Amino acid sequence: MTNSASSSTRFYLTTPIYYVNARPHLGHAYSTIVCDAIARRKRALGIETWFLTGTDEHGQKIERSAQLAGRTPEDFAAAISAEFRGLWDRLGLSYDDFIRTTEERHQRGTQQLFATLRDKGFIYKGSYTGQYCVSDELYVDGPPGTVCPDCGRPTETVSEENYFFKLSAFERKLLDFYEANPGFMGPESTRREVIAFVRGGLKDLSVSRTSFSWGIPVPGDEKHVIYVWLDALANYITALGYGSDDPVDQARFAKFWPADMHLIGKEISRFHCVYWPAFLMAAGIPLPRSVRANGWLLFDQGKMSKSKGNIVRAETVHEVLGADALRYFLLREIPFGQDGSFSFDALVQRYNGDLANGYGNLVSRVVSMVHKYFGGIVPEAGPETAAEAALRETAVGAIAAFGPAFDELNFSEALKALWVLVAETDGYLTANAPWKRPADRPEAEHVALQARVLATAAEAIRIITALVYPILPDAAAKVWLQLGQGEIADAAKKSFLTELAWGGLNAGTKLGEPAPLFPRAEKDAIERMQKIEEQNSSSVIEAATNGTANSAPASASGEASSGSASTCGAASSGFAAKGETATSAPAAKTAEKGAIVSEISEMQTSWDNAPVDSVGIDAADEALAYETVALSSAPVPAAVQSPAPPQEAQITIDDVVKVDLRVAQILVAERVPKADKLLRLEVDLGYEKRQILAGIAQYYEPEKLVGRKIVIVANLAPRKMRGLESNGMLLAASLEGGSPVLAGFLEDVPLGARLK
RNA sequence: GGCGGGGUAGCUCAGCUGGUUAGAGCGACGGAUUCAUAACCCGUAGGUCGGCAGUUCAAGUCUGCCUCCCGCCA
Repeated sequence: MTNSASSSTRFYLTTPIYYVNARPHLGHAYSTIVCDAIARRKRALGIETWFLTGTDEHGQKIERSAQLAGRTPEDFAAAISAEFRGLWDRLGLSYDDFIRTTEERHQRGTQQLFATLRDKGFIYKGSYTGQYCVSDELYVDGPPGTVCPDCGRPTETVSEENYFFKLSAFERKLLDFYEANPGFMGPESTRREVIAFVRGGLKDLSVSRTSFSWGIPVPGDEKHVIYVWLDALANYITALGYGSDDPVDQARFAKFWPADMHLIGKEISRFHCVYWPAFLMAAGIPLPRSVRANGWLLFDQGKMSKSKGNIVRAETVHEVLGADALRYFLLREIPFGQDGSFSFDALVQRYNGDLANGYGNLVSRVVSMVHKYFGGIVPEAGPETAAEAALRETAVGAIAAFGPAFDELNFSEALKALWVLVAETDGYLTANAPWKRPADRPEAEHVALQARVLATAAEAIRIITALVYPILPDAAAKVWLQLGQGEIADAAKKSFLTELAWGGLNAGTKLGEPAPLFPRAEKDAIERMQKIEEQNSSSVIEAATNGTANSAPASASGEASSGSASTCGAASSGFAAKGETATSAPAAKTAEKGAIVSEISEMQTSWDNAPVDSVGIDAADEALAYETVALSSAPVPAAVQSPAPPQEAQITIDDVVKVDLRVAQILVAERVPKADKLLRLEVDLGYEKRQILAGIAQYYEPEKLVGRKIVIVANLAPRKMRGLESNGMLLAASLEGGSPVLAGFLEDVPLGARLK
C-alpha cells in the first residue's frame, strides 16, 4: 500500500471533502470513521500523522440551493459545513485539519495550481458548443435535445469559452504510472476500472465555467471560475500549505506531501486516479502514494417506513448505542472496499454479540473477579501451565495477525482475528472456573489458580484493548483505566502499539472500578433508533411543507437528493436503500455517473438502487432535508439555525387527498398574446391532454419547456384567463422575488402518476 | 452492446495454485454453569456450493454455455 520509506515515519491521509448540498449521513460518517481509525493506529505506532477532512463548497448547485433557501452561498455553505464539522466533533473524530474550499488559503492555493498548470502550458483556452446539464454541471455529448445521462433532465445548449486542461497528453504517462505503481489504487476492481477508462482514451478536460460565479476565479480572467473538481481536488495540497508564503505552511507541505492515502468513495475513483494525478504531473508535484476506494453503504430498511424516509444519520446510532458501536459495526461488518448494508437489526446484533456479550462482558467478569478475590490488585500469575501457554500463543497470534490486516484496510479480518482472542479468553476462564473450588482442591492451590487465571485473563484483555483502541477509542479508554493503565490517549502518544507484547500487565497493579462498557441493547433499541430517524425526517417534512418551500423544485429536489455527495470526496460511500429492484428505478440508473462527473452525491446514487416505491419519497425527503437546514432549525447544531418559515394552519390527511397532484408532460408551450406573464401549456397526463395557463413567462422560455415533466394540480376548478381556459395549475417553488422553479422528478415517472 | 466483479448454511461471509465426511461468526435448538451485561462454556443443526454440460482418478475450486445481481465504459 504505502511504499516509500518516509511513510514509515509520517503519514498523511485524507477523507473525501464533503459536498455541502446535503446534511451529513451515515455514508459520510463511514469514510471519516475509517480514516479516524487509521489515523489513531498510525499515531499509536509512533508515526507522525496528519489527518485531513473538510467540505467542498463551490459550484452552481450550491449557488442554486442557497438561492432556493433564500440565503447567500456563503451562509448556506457555512451552515452545512458546520454541521459536518460538528458531527465529526461529536463523534470524537481526531482530524488534524478541516478544510473548507471557501477558505482563503484554499482559494489562493487553487489559483496557484491553476496558474502553474497554465504557465506550464497544460491549460489552454478553447470554446465549447454543445449540451450541458446545469444540474450536474456536466457536458453531455449529443445533439440538442439530448437528456442528461445522469439525471435524465433536458440539457441546455451552451456555447462558451472555457479553459481546458490537456488531459489527453497524460494517457500514456498515467498508464505507465499505474503499471509502475501497482499499489497506487485499490481495491482491485477500482484499479481495473480506472485503467480501462484511461485505455479508452482521454479527452481534454474543461476546467473553468462562466455560467455562474460561485467558485474560485481563474487568476487573471475573473469571468471564469475554476471547475469544481479541480477546485475540490486541490484541497489535499492547499490544506497542507501549498501556495502559501508562510514558512510554517511550506514546511508542513514539504513534510507531509505526497499524501500516503486518499480514502474515497468508489464513485469518485476516476477523479482521484486519473484527473488528480494528471493535474499533479502537469504541475510537477509528486503524486499521492495511494488512493483507496470504499464501497457503498446500502440501507436495508426499506420496510421501515416508506413515508418517512430512510435516511440514517450517524447521530442516531451515536445517541442510542454510542460512537464506538457505530465504528465497530462499520469496520467489522463491511469488508472494506465492498458494498455493505446497514440495518439497525444487524447493528444491534453485532453490538450485542461482539461488544456487549463478548468484549464488554469479558472485561466485566475479569475485573470483578480481581476485585472480589484480590481486592482489585493484579495478582502474581506464577508459573505458566499449558492453558496459559495456549492463551498466550493465541494472543501473540492475534497481535501478529491484527496489524497487517488492519494496515491493509482489512479491518473486518483484523477484528475477527482479535475476537478469536476474546472468545478464547472467555473459554479459558470457564474452563478454569476460578470462582469454584472443588472439594478436593486445597485452599492454597485454589488461590494460586485464581491468581494465575485472572492475571492471565487480564493480560489478554490488555492486549485486546490496546489493539482495538483505534477502532473503539472510547471503550478502550475505559478499559485501560479499569486495568490500572491510566489514560490510553497518553499511552498512544507514547507509541504504545510499537512495543505491544504479552506480559505487560504487572502484578500489583491496582485496577480501577468495573463499569459497564457496552450495556446490552434491549429490543427497544431498534425502535428507538427508528423513532429518532422518523422524528427527524418528519420534522423535516413538516418544516418544509409548511413553509414556502413546499413543492421541491425540480432542480432542487434533484440536487438535494443527489447532492449529498461530496465532491471530491464525495462520497464516501453510497448510502442506499437496498434494492431488490435496482432495475425498477431506471431513470436514476445513470445518476451514479453524475457523482463521478461532477458533484452528484452518493445519496443520489444510492437511491438508484432503492426499491421503486420508496425512491421518490426518499429522494424528496432528502431534498427537503437540506432545505430545512437552511430554512428552519434543524434539530442539531445551533450554528445552522435560522428563522423558521411562517407556519400555516395544520391540515389532516383528508385535506391532502383532496388535492389531485399528477405528473404531466408539456407538449406545447407558448406565450399568451398581450400577457407578459402567462404561458399557455398543453400537457399530457397520459389519460388525457389538457390546457393550462401558468404565470411563468418571465422566467421560462417556452421552447425549453417542451418535453419537460412537471407536477400539476389536476382537479383544480377550471378558470378563464385572457379568454383561455386553464384546467389545472402547475407546481413550482416560489422564490424570493417571485421567481418560480418548476417541480419535477429525478427519476423517470409515467405520465399521470399521482403524487400522494 | 463491450469489459470487470459476483451468485456457498436463515443472516454476514471464509474457502490459496482442483484432492479425505464444504467451513466461521451470528441466529435457532439442546445441555452445562453462575465469576460476568439472562452474559460465558459445550454440543446439534444435513447448504443440489445459481443452472446445465464438459476436462480430470478427483471440481464451490478449471473450461464452455445459460441465468440473475452489481459496477465501469459506450
